[in-house]
Parts: sequence; C-alpha cells; structure tokens
Amino acid sequence: MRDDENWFAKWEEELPPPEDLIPLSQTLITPDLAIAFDIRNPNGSPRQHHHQQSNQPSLPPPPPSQAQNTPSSQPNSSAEFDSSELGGTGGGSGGAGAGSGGEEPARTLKRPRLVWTPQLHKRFVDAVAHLGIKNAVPKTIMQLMSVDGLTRENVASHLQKYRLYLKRMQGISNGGGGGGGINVNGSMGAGGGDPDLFASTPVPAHFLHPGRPNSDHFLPFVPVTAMQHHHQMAAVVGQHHHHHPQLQGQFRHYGTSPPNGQFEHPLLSRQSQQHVQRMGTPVHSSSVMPSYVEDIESATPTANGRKVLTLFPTGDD
DNA sequence: CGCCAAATAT
DNA sequence: TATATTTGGC
Repeated sequence: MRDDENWFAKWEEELPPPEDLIPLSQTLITPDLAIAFDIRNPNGSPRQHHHQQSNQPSLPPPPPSQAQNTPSSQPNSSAEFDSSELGGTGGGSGGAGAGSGGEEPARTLKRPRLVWTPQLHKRFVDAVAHLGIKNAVPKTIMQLMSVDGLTRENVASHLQKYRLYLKRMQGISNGGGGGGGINVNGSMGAGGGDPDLFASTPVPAHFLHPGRPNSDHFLPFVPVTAMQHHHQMAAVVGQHHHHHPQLQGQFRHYGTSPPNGQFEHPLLSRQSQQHVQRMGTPVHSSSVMPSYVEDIESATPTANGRKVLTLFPTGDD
C-alpha cells in the first residue's frame, strides 16, 4: 500500500544528486530540420542520421542552428509531426494540411534517433504506473505521456526494454523488498562492486501485481497549467555533439525538485490540447492526466568519476 | 495493435 | 564492447 505512495517519496529523497545538475534543455529539432541538417554517413550504414557540424558540401545550408544554445527555434514546425501518432486513435482528423509549399515531410519521414532522456523515461514510467500494467500498452502510454514527437513505436520499444528490465530486477533483487521498495538495487553484493551504480528506477510496484487495475496514486507533480515561456519541447532527437559524450545519464538518479524551490527546468509537455481519451478502459475515474512537470535531469559526463549510466542497467554486468 | 526478435547506430 | 534505439515480422 504505502509502497506506491512512498516509493516516490523515498526515491525523491535519494535522488537529488548534489552532483552537477546541469540543466539540459530538451530541444526538439524539427525532423525536417534535423534531417536536413544532418547527413547520414556516406558509407556504411544504410540508415542513420546524426552529425551536426560536419555537413557535406552538397547540402543546402540549413537554418542557422548554432551549436551553442540559442534557442532561436525556427519557426519551423517544431514538433508537430506528431499529431497522428498521438492522436492515434483517431482523433483526428487530420488535418495536416500542408503539404504544400513548404514542406512537412516530417510526417512520413524518419526522424532521428529518439533519445530517451531521464525525464522522458520518468514520464514513461509514471504513465505506465498510472495506467497499470494492464493498460500499459504502447498506445495508451504514448497518449498518456502526451509527449509530442513520441511515437507508438518509440514507446513500444522502450516498453519492451522496460519490461525486461523489470523482469531482471525481479529475478535478482526481489524478495525482500517486499514491501517496500521497489527499486532496490539488485545487486550484488558479492562481487562487487558498485551497487551504487545501479539502482534507481522508480519502479512502481503495481507493475508486478496485475491483480488490480490501479485506482489512485500518481505523480506528485504539479500540473503545468500555464507555462509562460513557450517551452515547446519534445523528445530529444538526434541532437548530439560528436565531441564529448554529452550527458545521457538515464537511469541513475535524477534530481527532483527541491523541497520548496521551484524548479526551472525545461520540460516537455504537449502544447496542443490533446484529450486523453480512454478507450475500453474503465479504470481510473475522472482523472485526466494533466501535463505534469518533470524533474530536472542529471547528466553524467564521463569527465566525472561516474561512468555513463544506462537506462536499464543489467543486473549482472 | 501489441509483442518479440534481430539489426543497426552510437 | 555494450548499450540504446530502430525495424521487421508474427
């Protein structure tokens, strides 16, 4: 019982890593822009996009995206290629309009690799937890997350891995937990080494017990009602610097908002109105999932003693 | 649509 | 290398 509610609290407590919390801005570069900007490797792989600076001399000069951080987002349709996926079921109607003059290939084009940032992952976990393993299917999760730019495939993929991760975790670290903690690190004590390295994925307990659809408990986050800044962000995509291993810490510990301070981290949240329509799932009553804010993310550059954290640390590395 | 397995990219 | 993410098939 309390597990569900305390898991987060506990998690939160241990989270705030005094380490370097560098505010990472999730910039969602528009797909077309991204592809336009990055050129796939001329050789070797059939599909792959990435690379930011080195552009081929044959590509038209894309928008002046600076490598630094000038959020001058292009008027592009930043993040709008999602309507279909998200709307998924239909919603909509489509309207995509477009098509004409300019370009909106984003819809059908392949977008750059989606980077599951801690925040995103958390959102994902929260969504799954909120839904309950039962309804935790890609489509629903995706809709619940309301992250623009996210596609069902993305979620499905991640979900698969997430399940695997949970499974692994259960195999080794379960038991005791029993009650209380879900996240336990499984680890090893023997052998060891770095229990510190693992550990920390807020795995909602109800994931394991399909006995009930879930009824309450969800994110203690604040509904971001009105964000003054237009933070239109979406999943982070192909934005990477080829130089140093930028941050990508995933699973370890993310920083949660200070006890009282207000977090000022850029988060993602669907800007457009998207109603979360529940399909045949009479579970939660009238709780609509508002766009909640996430916590800040932590980064772990290799420059620190920490190694790159992985999203789902394998239990037996 | 959802899940699994493989392939590919980083 | 291992990990992450994507893609195809069932």
